[in-house]
Amino acid sequence: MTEPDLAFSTHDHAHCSHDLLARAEAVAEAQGARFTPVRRRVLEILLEAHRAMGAYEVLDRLAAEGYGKQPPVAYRALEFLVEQGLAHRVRRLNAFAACTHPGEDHAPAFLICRACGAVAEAPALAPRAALEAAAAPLGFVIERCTIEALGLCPTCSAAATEAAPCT
Amino acid sequence: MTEPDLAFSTHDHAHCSHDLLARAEAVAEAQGARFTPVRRRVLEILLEAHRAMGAYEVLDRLAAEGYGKQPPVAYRALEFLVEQGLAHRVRRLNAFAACTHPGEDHAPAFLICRACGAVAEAPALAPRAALEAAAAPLGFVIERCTIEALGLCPTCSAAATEAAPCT
DNA sequence: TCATGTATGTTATAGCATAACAGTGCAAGC
DNA sequence: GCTTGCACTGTTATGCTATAACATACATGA
Repeated sequence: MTEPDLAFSTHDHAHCSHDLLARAEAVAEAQGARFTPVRRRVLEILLEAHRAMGAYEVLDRLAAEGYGKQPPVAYRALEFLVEQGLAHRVRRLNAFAACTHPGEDHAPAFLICRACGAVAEAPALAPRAALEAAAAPLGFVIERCTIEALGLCPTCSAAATEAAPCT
Repeated sequence: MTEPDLAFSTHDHAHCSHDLLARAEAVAEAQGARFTPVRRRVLEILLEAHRAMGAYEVLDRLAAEGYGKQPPVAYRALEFLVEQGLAHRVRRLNAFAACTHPGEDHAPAFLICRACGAVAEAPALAPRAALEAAAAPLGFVIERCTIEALGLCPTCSAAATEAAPCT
């Protein structure tokens, strides 16, 4: 993750979706995982939405397209994608988002805009290292970590300043 | 937060509870907040448990003691405590824990043992600074953040090594 | 072909959280 | 004193999130 994340910028979304989907297939196949229709469709849904979605929201779309109507159908596909590093769980939102950097830094930090709900991935190597440095003296061995920030994205931040320039 | 957290060490728990409760009252009063019986009792419950508790678990205890039996009773008291920095929400566990360092670093990181469920607070200033450094180039303004690590506490880590010394 | 394992699908239920409204009690101002 | 306002507690009701347990389908390889 060497470039600024795209989620807070305009970009050719159709292209990025297609590209990410192709990379996802490659990643899954490389790991011997079966990229079945439901799983693929769930990733597509997340990519199309280009935002964090609740499991039930994903499920509604699946159901509308003839897939299973029950929660486990969505949860299992989402769990698979998360395990493969193709999607992430955003705990603060109880939601899931397609990974925008598959194959790279697989434990990113999330920046969540409280105004518009946009979620961007940010590089988390440095915060994670700092956290490990803080945990080591306590004898704690870190296996996974969740780093999420709530705040304002550039757009909403600008809008807020505009609306109340004197505060 | 200048000393190692106590949660992974043995200590005089009755004393630490009493001490923390007294400090909590001071903190609440200093902020003009009303430290009512329910709120106080919820904090006591969290302190006595000395671990993360679900809202319903807290509620059960409240109900057993003659307080309200409905979820909002617990959620409101917990929300109050979190706002005052007297307790924290551990998102990974959908649970709440008494703050062990009231008045100090109010956005700590949490170290969650996946084996025994213990939760400790760790200093988060450094990870937070690193996260802000990562967010700044994206134009994102951080307001609050969640930093949680899952892993093994010293005790469980040692136990795991003992049980399978060759892996 | 048949056994095995993986994936999908269903039913049912558990667990987490909040909206909306009612009653209570305290405190400030008349 | 009274009443007006406000914060707190409590209730009913509901919605959202998540998983356990079991049934079915389907591919792969012995």
